[in-house]
Amino acid sequence: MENTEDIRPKRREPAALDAFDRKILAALAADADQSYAALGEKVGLSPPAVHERVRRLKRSGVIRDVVARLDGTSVGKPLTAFMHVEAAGWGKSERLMQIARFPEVEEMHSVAGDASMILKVRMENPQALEFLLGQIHAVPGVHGTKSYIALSTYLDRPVQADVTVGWPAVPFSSE
Amino acid sequence: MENTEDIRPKRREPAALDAFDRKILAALAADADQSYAALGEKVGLSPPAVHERVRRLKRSGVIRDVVARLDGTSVGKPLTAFMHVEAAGWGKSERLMQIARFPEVEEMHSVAGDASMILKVRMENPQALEFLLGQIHAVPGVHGTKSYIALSTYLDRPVQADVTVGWPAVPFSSE
DNA sequence: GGTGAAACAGTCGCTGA
DNA sequence: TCAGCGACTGTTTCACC
Repeated sequence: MENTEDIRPKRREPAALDAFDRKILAALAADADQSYAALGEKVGLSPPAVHERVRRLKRSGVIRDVVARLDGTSVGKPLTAFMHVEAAGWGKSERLMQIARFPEVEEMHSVAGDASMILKVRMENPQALEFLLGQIHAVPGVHGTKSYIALSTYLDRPVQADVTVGWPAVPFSSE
Repeated sequence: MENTEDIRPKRREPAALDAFDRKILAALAADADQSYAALGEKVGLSPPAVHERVRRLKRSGVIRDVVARLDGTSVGKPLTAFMHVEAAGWGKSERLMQIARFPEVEEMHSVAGDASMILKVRMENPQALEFLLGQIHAVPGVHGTKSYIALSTYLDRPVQADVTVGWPAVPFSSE
């Protein structure tokens, strides 16, 4: 059965989710500004039942957080770019991690492929990009960078909770 | 809460935001599960005043939406990747846009640089990636792809609303 | 933009399946 | 054990200063 000592807010195992959970997750990922009554109607559950499930999903870490997504241009950051960073040996150095402190940096992933790290950045203008590149090149071990400036964004949505029936197809052996 | 129906959901001008607006945006981008009373205390405004501003910010499109961010692993998608697509001429074809219909595809940007399009995808396993690659290569005009599989994600946060004074003045202060 | 009050939704304990 | 019901509590939201 389930382990009930989930005091720690983060749990990164694939959770056991039934069809109700997946419907709730899909609805909240699309719009978190919904009342439990509205959610309940959509998924076929009473408001308190939905509330209890959402509470569980948050506590177990399936729902990481609920956030307002802002329009980059409106907040003065019309320029989005992906930056590939090539570093010696392996990418994760404490020094490189300091780059994450810039509010312009939204994502930072170590990757397999001919780059050590991929960053997603959003900023005001090319000058800000130039400055950030300077900061990154100043990190010991960094060989080079490649920047890809976004011209148009055709899709930008959060993680989708698929509500297909047979899911999850294969790999979970949990309970 | 209520989801205000947007008559024109997209408006992409830089909005005129004062210090209160920026504080509210920063707070909501970090955690949208706050009462207007709590927000008001943080920014120094009464609950109704905050409510009115949030309403305005949503209606004007500064706040695109409010969503629950899900943990990829928990919903059965532990594999994140960035895909660069090289296409003939220019990347945006109706056929390529169909790729966005897969729930695995979360972002899709046309870019400047030696790629036509960058996709952020999240999926169950390498087989799903292989399938998606097949779909993309089947699109007329696509020359090739390069995939970068994320090994670790060190940072993943929404657009930040900078609350520095005099914003947006000089890009950065030194570190 | 602040204040107070009405309307509403979120929350808790209980009952029944 | 878990979903539904109903009462209480807190938040949202409106009219007015």
